Amino acid sequence: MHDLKSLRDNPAAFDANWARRGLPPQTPAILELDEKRRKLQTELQTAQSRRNEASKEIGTVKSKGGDAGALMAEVASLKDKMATLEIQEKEVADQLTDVLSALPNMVADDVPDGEDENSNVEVRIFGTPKKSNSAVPDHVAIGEALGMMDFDAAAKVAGARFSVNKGGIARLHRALAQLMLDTHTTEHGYTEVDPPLLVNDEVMYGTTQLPKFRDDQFGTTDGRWLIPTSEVVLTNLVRDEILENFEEPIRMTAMTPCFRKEAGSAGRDTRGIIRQHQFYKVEMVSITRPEDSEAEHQRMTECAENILKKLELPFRTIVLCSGDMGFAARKTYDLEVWVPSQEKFREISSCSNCGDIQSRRMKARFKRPGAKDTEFVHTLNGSGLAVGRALVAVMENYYDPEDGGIFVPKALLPYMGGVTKIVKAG
RNA sequence: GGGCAGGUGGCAGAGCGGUUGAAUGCGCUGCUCUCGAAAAGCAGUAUGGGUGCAAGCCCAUCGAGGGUUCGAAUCCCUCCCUGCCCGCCA
Repeated sequence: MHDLKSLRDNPAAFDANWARRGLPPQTPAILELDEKRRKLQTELQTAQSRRNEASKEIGTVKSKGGDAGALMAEVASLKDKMATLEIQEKEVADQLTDVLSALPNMVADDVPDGEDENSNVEVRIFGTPKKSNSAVPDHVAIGEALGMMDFDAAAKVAGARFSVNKGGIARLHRALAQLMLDTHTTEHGYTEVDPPLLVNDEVMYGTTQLPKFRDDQFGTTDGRWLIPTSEVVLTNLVRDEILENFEEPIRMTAMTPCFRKEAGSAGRDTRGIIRQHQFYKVEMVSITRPEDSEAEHQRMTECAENILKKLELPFRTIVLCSGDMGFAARKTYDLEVWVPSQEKFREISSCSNCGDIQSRRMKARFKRPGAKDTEFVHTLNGSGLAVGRALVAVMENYYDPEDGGIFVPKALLPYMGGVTKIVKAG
């Protein structure tokens, strides 16, 4: 949702910003609806006011035993008028809401312009991608050779875009999640949360999955949704709140499965576990005051980077251009890890500052000491990290061509129960 | 799943058809008193929206959505949620 008041004051700025995402001017239609709505509302409120007044008079007259017939007739005619106005007002208001909730967030000033991923800008790079004389097998080949990844079994029980990991690889996956959670909670100041994985419509609307991205979501037969990321739940924990004494950012992290239909991704990344209907992700969410969100965004991105540094995986950080950013984001940093089999950097984390677009939808506010009015908080979210993709990166970057095994990264040793290398059983 | 009891302001808790956006208490803010503090007294203290230069005025909101009525926090219907008991089950 967008701030109608400031849109009224400066429609040109809104259109100019949306143009950076390639959208045609939106404000003429919005302002027309807005004006129409306010006119109807004022008219309706005038009628309601008179109705309230007349009803009070009727009460007074009746209590004195007088005849309130004329007043009652007046109210009766007002009611007809009000019923019509109410319907019209609701219709226009709904249209306005539909238009506004389908429009993406304002792009931050320092985001580079561009149409697609080709205009994204590398901010920094860590480590050196391993050069190999012979091609490194991909994680599927490695996992299947070890007998620890079984995609046929996954297809049998669930279908395409699912996986079955076993033994050392399953443990490696769990160890990665453990490292991430422990790092965020003990070193980065995040509070661990164990949230519901099924949520209602309002929550999905709050973080902008609804109404626009309904087709990407798995719904349940009783009207709930499987979360596509724990950002949805964590962020909505402050919905409908007015925070008092709110100074320091609220920081939360969670490790949850995520469910996505990948409706628009047919044919992309069909091999392996890069893109599946179900995957685990450690998420970071921060709630801040408006003036703190920029710094928090940098901080959060560094928290995600720290995990890759601990794992000693080569990666780069890029800032997404205006045309490549997600719907809710004002600004987004992606972390891309080196995937040797593809000889490419692939996205493993996305950290976004969503400004107040989610908080407006969620009615998540705070009040400054002594202030009369409430303000909307800012919300940020970032993957810290996608566990499945981290597994791919570890498998391929720590692959030992000598025996087809996988060395365990130093940072994961505490979680592997003495195992230093994953090798084929027996 | 069955039965019972409930959902009111930051909290507790009245109200059960009319002037109640809502008594009272607690909390919080300001003032008075005091050398200061406490106590006491006085005043204020919801959210969203419309309108206006402003002061202000107006509308909506007592879990949500419908309905009855001139008028609903109060009556009726549906749904949601909470507590307790029974049943079932990781």
